[in-house]
Amino acid sequence: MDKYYNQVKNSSLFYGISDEELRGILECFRARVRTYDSGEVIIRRGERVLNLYMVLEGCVNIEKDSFWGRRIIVSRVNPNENIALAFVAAKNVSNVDAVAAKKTKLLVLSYEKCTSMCQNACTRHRVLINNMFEILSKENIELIQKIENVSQKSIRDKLLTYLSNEAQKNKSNVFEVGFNRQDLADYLNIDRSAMCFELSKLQKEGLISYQKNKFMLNSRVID
Amino acid sequence: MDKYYNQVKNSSLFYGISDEELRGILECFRARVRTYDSGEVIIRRGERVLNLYMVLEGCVNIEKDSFWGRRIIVSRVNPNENIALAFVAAKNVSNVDAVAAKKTKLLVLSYEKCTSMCQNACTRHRVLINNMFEILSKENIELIQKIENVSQKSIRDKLLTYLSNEAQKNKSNVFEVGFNRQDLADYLNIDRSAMCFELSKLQKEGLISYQKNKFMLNSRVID
DNA sequence: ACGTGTCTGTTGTTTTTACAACAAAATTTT
DNA sequence: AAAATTTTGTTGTAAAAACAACAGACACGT
Repeated sequence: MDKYYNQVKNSSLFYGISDEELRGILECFRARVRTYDSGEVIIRRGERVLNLYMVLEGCVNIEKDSFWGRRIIVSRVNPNENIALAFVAAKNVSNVDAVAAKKTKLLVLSYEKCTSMCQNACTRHRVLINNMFEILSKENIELIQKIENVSQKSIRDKLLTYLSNEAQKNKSNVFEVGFNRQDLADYLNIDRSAMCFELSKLQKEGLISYQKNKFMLNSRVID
Repeated sequence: MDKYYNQVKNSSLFYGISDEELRGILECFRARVRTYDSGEVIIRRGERVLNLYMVLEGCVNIEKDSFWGRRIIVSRVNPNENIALAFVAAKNVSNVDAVAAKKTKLLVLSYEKCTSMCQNACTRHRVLINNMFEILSKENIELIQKIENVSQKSIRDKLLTYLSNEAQKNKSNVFEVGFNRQDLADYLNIDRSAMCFELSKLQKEGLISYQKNKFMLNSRVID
């Protein structure tokens, strides 16, 4: 636990909270670290979400299985980010599954238990709300971004939009993609083999180059 | 303005706020009503969003134009709902255009001006934050829902998923769709004519029936 | 009621995508 | 290091969607 203290302290969720406050919060919310194996389900669709989760190591896919068995990856949650905050905030049943994409460590806080005891009014609670507010609004904007990605009409346009956005996030035209090919295809809602084909076409045309998960965008894509 | 007072008072944004508080807020935030013609742009991509907006009458499309000129409708904002709250909350530049889908009246509040004057600390401001927090988390969940809609693999599945969700929202298998055909197609990211074709196929097969914008889902769809 | 413009539905053709099957490369296990 | 498993890339074919072009229905203003 102490191993992750600084990481936790510097995360968006606990931004601007003093050491003493933070220690109080971690105790009040019964903070603990839990490890999940790759593929293990953290939150299942239909469940109430009672905990706040923050990724310490590894990463988590937010998924939906369509009625016909096809998997949709709604989003990918990386270290220092939170899982299913919206469902906690809205006191809502989860609409999605959260699944560890590899071996993953999470910080878990018993949000509901603590906030119901102090009738939603203690100062610790209020500080968190402010930060959650910020995070939610940013998540909102990210979801809109993702909608733009998957709304492109062709595989080519989806890839170029996605890759441009990643380059922008990384502030560099060379960057690593966190997804493997199948997961990326499920994220962009396209067929994996068709995606691979289009990727190598883009490479042959000189628009991009890549080795494994390391991608490079050539200038004409970025302009 | 007074004409809309009750509507405003009962909206999510002002939920649980007393009459005296509300009158204070409306004054402090320089509330005013503004009318937009169909097609008029309310917020333009790239602009800072400085106001809170609530739809009083009409409705608003949240749109993106793809680089290649194709229009994407990210979401539709109906009466009593708010526009681009996430961008206000995140103090961010807008990522989208907001466009009146028909003649529309909006309540406009100068959010930035008021909150900067009172250094983000007055009580009126804090009450609003709490409500905005609730609204943002629900919007988040809605966006995830929308991602599920557009992530279906076929036009048929997109339509069935969308229509089932609408039926659920309306708590009835008979309901009106707010979109016209072109807008619905832009919302689901499909070609309008192909969508019309699939709709009439679904009707011939007896899964749905419709006249103009009034739809009915037959029981086998809902099961 | 009439013309004008917009919206909706239909059809045929072209383009794109999904799917299946497999080869090559990389990673993990033994 | 060899074997086994997983991941990635390639190709051909079948299915689906986009596109274009048009006809009919509807809405609006005069």
